[in-house]
Amino acid sequence: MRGLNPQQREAVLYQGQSLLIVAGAGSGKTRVLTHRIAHLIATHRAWPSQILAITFTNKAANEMRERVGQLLGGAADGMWISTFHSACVRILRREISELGYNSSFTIYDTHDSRVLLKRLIKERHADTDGLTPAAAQHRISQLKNELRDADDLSRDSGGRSPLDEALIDIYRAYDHALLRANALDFDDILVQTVHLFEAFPEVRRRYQHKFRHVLVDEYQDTNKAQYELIRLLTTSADGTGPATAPERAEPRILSVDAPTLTVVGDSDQSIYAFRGADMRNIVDFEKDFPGTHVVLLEQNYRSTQRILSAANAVIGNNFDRAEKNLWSALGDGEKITAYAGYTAHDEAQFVADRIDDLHQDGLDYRDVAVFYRTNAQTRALEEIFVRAGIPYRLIGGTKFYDRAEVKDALAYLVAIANPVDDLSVRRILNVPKRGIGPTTEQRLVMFAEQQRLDLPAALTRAAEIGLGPKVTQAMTSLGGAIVDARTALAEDRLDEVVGRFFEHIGIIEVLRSSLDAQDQARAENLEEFLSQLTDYVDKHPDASMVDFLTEVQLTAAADDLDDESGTVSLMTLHTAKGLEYPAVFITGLEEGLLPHQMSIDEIGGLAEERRLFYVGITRARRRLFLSLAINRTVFGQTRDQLPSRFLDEIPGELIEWRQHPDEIGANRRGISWGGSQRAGDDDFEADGGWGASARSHGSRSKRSGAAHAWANEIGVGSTPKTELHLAAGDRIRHKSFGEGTVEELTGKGAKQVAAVRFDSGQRKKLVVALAPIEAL
DNA sequence: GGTTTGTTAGTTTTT
DNA sequence: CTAACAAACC
Repeated sequence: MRGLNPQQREAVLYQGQSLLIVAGAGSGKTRVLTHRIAHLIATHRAWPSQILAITFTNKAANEMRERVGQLLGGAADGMWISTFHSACVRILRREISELGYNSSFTIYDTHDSRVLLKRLIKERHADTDGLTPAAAQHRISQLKNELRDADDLSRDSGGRSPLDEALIDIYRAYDHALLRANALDFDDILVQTVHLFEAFPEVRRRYQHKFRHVLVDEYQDTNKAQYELIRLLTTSADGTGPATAPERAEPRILSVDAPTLTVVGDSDQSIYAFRGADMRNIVDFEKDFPGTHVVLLEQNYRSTQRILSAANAVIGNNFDRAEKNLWSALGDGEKITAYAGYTAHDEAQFVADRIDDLHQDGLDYRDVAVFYRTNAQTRALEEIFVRAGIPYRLIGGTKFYDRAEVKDALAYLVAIANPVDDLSVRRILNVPKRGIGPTTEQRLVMFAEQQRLDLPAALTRAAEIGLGPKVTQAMTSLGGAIVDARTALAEDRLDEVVGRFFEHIGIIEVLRSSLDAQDQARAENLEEFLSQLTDYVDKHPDASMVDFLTEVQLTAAADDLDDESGTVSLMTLHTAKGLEYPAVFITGLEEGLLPHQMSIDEIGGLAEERRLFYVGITRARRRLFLSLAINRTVFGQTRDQLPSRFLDEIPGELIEWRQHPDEIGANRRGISWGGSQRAGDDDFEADGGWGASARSHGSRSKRSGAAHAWANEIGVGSTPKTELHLAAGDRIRHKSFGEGTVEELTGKGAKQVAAVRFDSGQRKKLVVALAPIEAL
């Protein structure tokens, strides 16, 4: 209990049935949770295996496990500390046969499920109704998060448009296809677990009996399905707990035997409404679980007072929220530094310069983070950071496992582990190219249906389809390889089987011998994939192929954050949740970006954007930097940007402007700068008319002033070299690659690209106008 | 069936 | 601007 304040101590010690910890940003909630778990175990109120703790990311889960382990001196094994999704998959792998799936089910990510939907829509010609795959996916995901399936929808009476009908149809077909493929999408992982507990009370009772204490972090970002899951786990299954969900207003009586429930959250940090998160879960918690004890944590141990004051001022503009004031004992700290740049590159240069300063003053690169609203904003930052020599890492964005070639590799593993997953098998039919086009694929699928075979089995009998000898041979061989690999899994190490398998089908070899420079990188990615697999098997000798796939598919962007790397971290504001850094940059503080254009017309959208900004601000411990660009290239063309309305919400005396938007002729929204606060009424702000109507001529004159900034951009300012006229067969010398022969020339003028085979054996594609090459 | 070229549509945030 | 798609060509 040492080092805990009275409120924290109270939260750790409370012994009743349900506890709500309202924890402001930086108030030590992780500390409280870990101590509470450790205390439960240390006082023999629970065995480690009786603890279920839900966190938002796998990384948070690992951290928590480690910290509890430290407190207890290592007796933490057997605790379930994981995300909702991981915990549910773990349960489903054991129990899902009750629901008609097989325990080696595969998990579809958003991309997979979109491909499936696209196919279904096409087959049904539902696109004529104006149903796009993306829209259908979004709607279905929303519905699943609300625990509504296609049958529920069709039971609804009342007028339905043709579009609604089409959606119901597609939704039903989609779920059916998933079941047939023995696959679950992200939402199903939660939904099917809820189904399991509802339909099989004895299973539910078993897990209730197992978990005596349930703890949920980031409770403000739970959705309906997650809420229902918690309810099913923590309220009595016998008698009072009906199989169907009662109306949410109905009070829930916790029987003495029910597990205890602890939730931690902060409604000001709810930023996942777009994913179905429902703040009512935390707001109504006391109603839902009567007798709840509430603890408020308001002292912030993370940030300086100036940073907190800014955060408080911003979030204070959200009406309809519980008053809460964070305070800090860490002193005022320094002012917030702000900068308005001419362009995104200018802005990035400011960020780079300040990081340089900080580094000079002894701050480690790893202690710096740069946040942005959209992933598209990374480009300028990356370009400038490379030039400035600042080591950085992108957290999130396109993940390693999202790359096409890696997804191919994964699809192969799925084909081996779960052969009924048509989507995955079809993905790899012709990778690498083996002459199986759409027509052949169709014939194969029909053959498989007739013979009631899964696709790999059908491949082994391709001779019966009556295709040409070449294709038939290729198909039989592929099918045989998949079946053999499955058999080999029983005997040999997973990574060895996969390694041999890849060698056999030549997937890496084909890329290696390709002329396309990108293919070399792809081959390297596949080799990296194999070495990650080997690492995994070394770490988990008993793990199956399915275990590996699960881990890969549930691993989020924020999970592979490695604090030891000594680099600046770049990430979206969403990814930043739950993290903290001594120095934080929030970039792109412009109307249309933060708040994002898409959110401005949405109900509650502006309030959520404000919370997102609030989350960003409160990640900072000592230094906070805010920046924007008054000219930003979006959509391929340059646009004038207005400073974000959120900047107005920070009291002027907290900010020191290095370059004020007014100095460089930024457009204004027709209100005074840094002056009196506007009433933070969403409806009032949401008219958004200022942006368009106040668009003035101010920006034109600044073009000349911007010239300096432009010179900062990559490429501009470097002297164009004399034009090179090359032809295939010409010999050239490259500054770093040495001498080589031009093999091929494509494009013309400034965009001409030469494919060069260097004497070292390397092949490269080079932009003739830019590459440091000379003719020999 | 494979490859290249041209066209078009779409870009918020993510377990 | 890019990625995904379709059409035209080999």
